[in-house]
Amino acid sequence: MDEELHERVRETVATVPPGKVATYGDIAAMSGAPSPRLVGRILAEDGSDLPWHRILRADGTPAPHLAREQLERLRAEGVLAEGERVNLRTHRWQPDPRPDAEETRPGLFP
DNA sequence: CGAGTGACCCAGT
DNA sequence: TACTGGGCCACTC
Repeated sequence: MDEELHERVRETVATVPPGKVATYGDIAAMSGAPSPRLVGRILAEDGSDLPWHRILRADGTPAPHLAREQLERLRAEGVLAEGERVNLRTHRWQPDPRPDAEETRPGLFP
């Protein structure tokens, strides 16, 4: 049943901790969804009970019609955005953060 | 069964 | 960094 997948996607989204964010692609990969588009569709249909505001596009910008609400909610959790864009390098949630990661290497880390 | 649509993503320019 | 084109999946008409 795809109800299972639907459920798993919701689970994954609910797993993202406050103050952190994830991309649609990440959620898709983690939940096993075939495509990020499906994640967006699921949230659109039934995301009211989930921390949907912690889900952003791959470049750190939220969907246009949600931008205002979303950025406001994130700000309340301590996630500051530069304009319409959130700095994923600092706020992206990684279930398994490796110390070796080159991603957050540069001394730019607050 | 084809065309349009959408809370998307990536590589190229 | 911003724009473009192609690919992607599910749903509707």
